[in-house]
Amino acid sequence: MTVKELAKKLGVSISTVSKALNDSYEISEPTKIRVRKLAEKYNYKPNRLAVNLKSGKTRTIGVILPSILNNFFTTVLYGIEKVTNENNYNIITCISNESFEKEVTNTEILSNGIIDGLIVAIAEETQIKKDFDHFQACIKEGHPVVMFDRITNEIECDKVVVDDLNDAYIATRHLIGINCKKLALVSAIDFLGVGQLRVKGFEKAVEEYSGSVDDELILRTSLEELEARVNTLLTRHRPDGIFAVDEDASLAIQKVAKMKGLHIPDDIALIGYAGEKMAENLSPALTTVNQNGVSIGKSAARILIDRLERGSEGFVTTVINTNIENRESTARKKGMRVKKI
Amino acid sequence: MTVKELAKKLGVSISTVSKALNDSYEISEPTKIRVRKLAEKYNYKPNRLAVNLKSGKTRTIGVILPSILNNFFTTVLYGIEKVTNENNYNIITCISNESFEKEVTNTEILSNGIIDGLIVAIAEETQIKKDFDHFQACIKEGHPVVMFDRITNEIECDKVVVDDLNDAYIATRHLIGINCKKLALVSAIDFLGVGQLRVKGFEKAVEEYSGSVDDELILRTSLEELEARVNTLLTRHRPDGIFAVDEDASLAIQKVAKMKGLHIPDDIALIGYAGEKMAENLSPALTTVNQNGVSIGKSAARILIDRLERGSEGFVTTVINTNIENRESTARKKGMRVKKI
DNA sequence: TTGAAAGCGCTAACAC
DNA sequence: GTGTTAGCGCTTTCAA
Repeated sequence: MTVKELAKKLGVSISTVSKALNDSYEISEPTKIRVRKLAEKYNYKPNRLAVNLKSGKTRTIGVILPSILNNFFTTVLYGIEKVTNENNYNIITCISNESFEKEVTNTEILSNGIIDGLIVAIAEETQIKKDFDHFQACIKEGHPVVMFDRITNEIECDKVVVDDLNDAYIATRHLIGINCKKLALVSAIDFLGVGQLRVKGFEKAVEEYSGSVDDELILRTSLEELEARVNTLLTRHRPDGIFAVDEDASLAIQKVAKMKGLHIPDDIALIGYAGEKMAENLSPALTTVNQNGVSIGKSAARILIDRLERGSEGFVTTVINTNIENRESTARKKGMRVKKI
Repeated sequence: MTVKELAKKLGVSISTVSKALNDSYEISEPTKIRVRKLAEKYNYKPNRLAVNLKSGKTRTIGVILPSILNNFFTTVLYGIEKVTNENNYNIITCISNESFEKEVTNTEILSNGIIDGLIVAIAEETQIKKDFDHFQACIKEGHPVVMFDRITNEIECDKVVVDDLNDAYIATRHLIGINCKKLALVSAIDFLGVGQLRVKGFEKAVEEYSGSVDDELILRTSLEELEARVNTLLTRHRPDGIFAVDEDASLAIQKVAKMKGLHIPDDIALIGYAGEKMAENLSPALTTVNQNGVSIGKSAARILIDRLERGSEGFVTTVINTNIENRESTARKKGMRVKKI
């Protein structure tokens, strides 16, 4: 069913139909009713493509995620979807799979008429490569970009982040607060900006506390070597408080500690990043830095839609609040003393 | 940059440019080169919307998921994305959030020119309501639909499922095989077709084993009452083998058992549905029915693309193999005897 | 080998 | 109040 066919059936012109359906003041009430009735009858829905082509807008927002098998990004996506949906936007989701190549392709395809704007967390490979031309091109073509979590300072655009350095600082202070003396950090994401920031926050807290930082207690590793190296760390240095910078690290530490008969939190207190559902159901339940992915997503979507509709001037970087979810992995018995090493 | 502008700059006609870019045999090599060079220079990319409007195809597949905060659907989405990406299709993802209303809106919006076909798992509310007209309309408009997991027999289309009844049967047999005598089932998804099938499979196995089924040992509950009712179940009936039909049920059982000091697997063996990462990291690690979401997604996408490109005749229902991932929650010590009740 | 023109489905400025 | 027409960016038939 098209406007044309409708017009033919009604014996009126195409534009009359179009205007009637769009409730134009130019059309008489009786005609409007006649038109609407027939449209209803044939379940007419305007072809979005044509509307978009005509208007130059698509009411569609592109979302490029590095991974979908990752609780954090899924949660952000949920937030994005919530807000876009409320505002009558659609989202078109692409997965870069941490690949530069795919990110570029996705950005190019999307920006060629399909989307009004883009929400993106930069792929791992791109962050290493430091090549952001595709985003610049997208912006130049008139499609605003909002970056979240994995951002770069090389592109001027709106950004939504958490204060990773400060969060890590607070998390580490949390460990100090429960009487941890020998603090370690484990990271399986040191190639990411956010990973590096978290290390910095950790170092800051440790520096403040003990006057110096022992590099031996900072473990940066690949996923493949993660468990083995955590094992070495626990064996050789036996920290009594660990900050895990990503979910895999958190899980590996719990696993290895269990294998080695080390008790969490009494022998080792643990605070880490992880999906909330996962954290709650581990035993011991994991104290986490809750990144509030839903808020990040909602915020990113709101900012983009605002810019799309009101064309705000000047770019903003929004910092989303995080909080520490206190669970068993840092719940030391009161007055407890750390096991002698 | 448009064909028009390119044509102007080159002093040739629009159609020449279009043909040159599409490598038409009608155009001379020198002209092609000239055109391509300029296109390259201005980084020309054809407007997708216009191409789509013209061709009537969009190379975009709509995906409607009931939820994104659900490991299973995310995993399926991953599989879909993988295949669509390999075949140069885009996906546009919508979340119905288990709402009939939203599912209808999403389907309508998508089917109005934006997509070539649709992959969908039916929302909870829709399954209860049994109103599937929107899918029928979508198909009638020429957009094939592939359903997965949450399907209905009322719509003729391709389907991708697992054999829930049989899986549940096998899972229950697994419990029987490790010497469980008093079998219970917990479901927080009894409003879903898949949930009901799993109950049937359980009943079949129990019936075979003991000649009758005790309804008291089949717990169908809402999420809100889940923990409380699991508690009652364990207190009143003390089953020694439980089949959990969804992740929430699995987690609740572990939690309550822990609270009550019941040992898994020695006091109660547990087999359930859950995300693999979650299952691995629980303690005890959870034996699961692995639904192989990635395969489901891949299969659904392949079937849809096939139909789109080759227009296959007759609808198929593909059954994806599942397997039981044996973990600690059913790993009873050999020769162990069930604790007296 | 190249170009003019129609048309995908829609909207809107401008006539009537 | 209604209709004519141009045009969004592209492809493609047909004519030159």
